[in-house]
This record gives sequence, structure tokens and C-alpha cells, in this order.
Amino acid sequence: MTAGFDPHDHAACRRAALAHAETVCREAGVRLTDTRRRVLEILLEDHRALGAYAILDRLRDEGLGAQPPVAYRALDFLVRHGLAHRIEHLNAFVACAHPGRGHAPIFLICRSCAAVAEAPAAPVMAALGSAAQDAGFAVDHAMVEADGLCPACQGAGQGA
Amino acid sequence: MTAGFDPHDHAACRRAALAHAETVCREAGVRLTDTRRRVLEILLEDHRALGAYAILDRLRDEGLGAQPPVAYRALDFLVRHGLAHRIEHLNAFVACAHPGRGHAPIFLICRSCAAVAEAPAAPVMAALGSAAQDAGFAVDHAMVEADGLCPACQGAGQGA
DNA sequence: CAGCGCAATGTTATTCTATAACAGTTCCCG
DNA sequence: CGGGAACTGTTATAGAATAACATTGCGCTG
Repeated sequence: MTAGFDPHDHAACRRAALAHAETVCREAGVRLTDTRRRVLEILLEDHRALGAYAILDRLRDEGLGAQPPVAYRALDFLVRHGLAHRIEHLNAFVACAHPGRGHAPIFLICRSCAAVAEAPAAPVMAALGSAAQDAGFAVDHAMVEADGLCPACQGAGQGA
Repeated sequence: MTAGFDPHDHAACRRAALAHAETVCREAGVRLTDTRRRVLEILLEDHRALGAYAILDRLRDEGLGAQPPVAYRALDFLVRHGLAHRIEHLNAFVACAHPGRGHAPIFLICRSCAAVAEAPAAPVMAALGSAAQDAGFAVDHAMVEADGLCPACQGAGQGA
């Protein structure tokens, strides 16, 4: 169940993610404020990574705040609650693509169209855990990001 | 053969890495200039990630150049030739810990002492490749970085 | 050896990313 | 209604990276 590249009903996908966010926040006793919700909505527009400043520009256009901390605080919140993920390689953020699963996902990042998919992490994490154990290393958090080409961009013969 | 955490003859380790760098450059027909060599030496001082600006400070102290591009160009060169790696999660760089093997390694990063080890990548990459294939994604380059505690810091009961 | 061309360096300036610090506001709970 | 915690607004600054352009060094080829 890789989430991201497959065609799907994206309007439903967004609605579900937003509803899930409401639930998560209610259960955690935290507030999904206007700015936070709006940042999530912006990230949910498509399965693509956005930089904090790109998001900030959008917020500014909408009169929701013009300073970097506004965007960063909302993004930190979303990441903390598993509603979005940070893509280290891009210094950017994506909405979580499969609400409901507690996870440390692995990311497939298309270098042509910038789409980001989340793939099943378990086998990779197992292999990583085993390598770490051999080294006597205790893993807290693993980051797995693959650069490459998504199915659509392979078909289009993209090189960049 | 995880490289990094185990105690070892580090002087020999550095010498070998430097000799390897000479070879690689000679074979590739590129020049290991003063700045490039010096940056590699600085990275080789220990198995730890250094930011570009930390390296730049060292270069400045030694009169080898004071502007960011000096450090970035040398680092790009080293990374391009497999003599150093970029740690995305830290926006930092480490010397390659096992010269000679063509590789896309996986990194184990101690959050207490900042040591970085390279662990065998094959099983992790295999699992990742399989997940990518299921998604129809063509992987160019995979980044795997695990945060946690190295053996020494676990023993010391570190929390930060 | 002259001169061409490429690789590498030096430098200025700028952009992008991220956070510290502090003042003010809102909201919930008792 | 009062107190505290969470949230927002804003200023300022730190940190990471690159664009752009002038200059120098080096090797090759004619």
C-alpha cells in the first residue's frame, strides 16, 4: 500500500486526512487552529513536498501571518502529531499520506515532478534494525529517503 | 563490517583514507588540491559529522580561504568522488569510513557524541528496492540515516 | 614556445532555511 | 473571575547554500 503515486480520488483523500487530523487533535487534547489547519490543507493539495517558505508565502497571501515562525510553528505541530512529515533531503514537508497508521515511513521522491510517496517501512526497518544491532547501536528514529523517478516520469523519459 | 564505532588504529585509518584519495584522484584524472586535501584531512580527524561552516572556520584559520564557496566546492568534490558523504539529517559531512568500496552506505548517528558509523547497506537497500519496485519507482540514490545511541554512549546512560 | 581552453580559485552578494527571544492574546479549568 | 498554559505576533539573527563573475593556473596542441 504505497501511498502517493497511484491515481486516486484526491478530494476524498484530502477530506479523509483533514477529518483524521480533527480526530487526532481532539484525542490528544490539542487545538487544530486556523493556521495549522490551513497549512495542512496547503500540504494536502497534492502529494508533493513544499518548503516552509513556500507555505509562508501562501499564508501571507491569505493574511494568516507573514513571519517564518508562523509557518515553522504550524509545521512543527503537524509533524509532532504525525499529520505531516519532514523530508530532510529537500528541507521540505509533505502531508502524511496514510492517516491512521502510526509510522516512521520511507519516502520515494521523484526528482522530476517532486511527488513524494510513502512506502511500507517494515521490511526496510527490520533490515536496518538488524544492521544496527550488529553494530551495537540503539536506533531511536530512522530516516529513509529514496531519490528517483516515479512511474509517470519514467514513462515520460525524464532526465532531470 | 560496520565502520566507525569500534576502537581502531585511527592514525592508520586516516593514512589509508588519504592514500586511497590520492589513488582515486589519479585514476579519475582529477586533482587533489591543497584545499581539497585539507578538507578531507579535517573530516578524517574523527568519525564525526562536521558542518560546512565548521570546516570553513578551520580553513580560514589556516589561511586557505574564508568564503563559503571554498568549503562547499571542496566538499562537493569529495562527495562526488566518494571520499566523503553528506549527512542530510545534520546538514553536515563525514569522511568516508571504508575507502575502496563503491557504496551508498547507511549511517548510524549517535545523538550523544555525534559519532557517525557506516553500516552494511545491502540488506536495507534490497528491502528498499523491493518496496520501490512495488510502487513502480526507479531509485537513483537512497539515503538511510538512523539516529540513536552508539555503544559507548548507551553504556554511559546518556539521554541527550 | 605561444596560445587556447578548461579546471580551479577568489570574492561579492544574495537567497533560502531555521530559530531565539520576548510581548501580547486567547482559552480552558478550577 | 482569576491563573496558567497554549498559542500568536513580531523583531532580529543565525546558519546553510549558491549565483555570478573576475582571475589564475595548468595542460595540451599546434
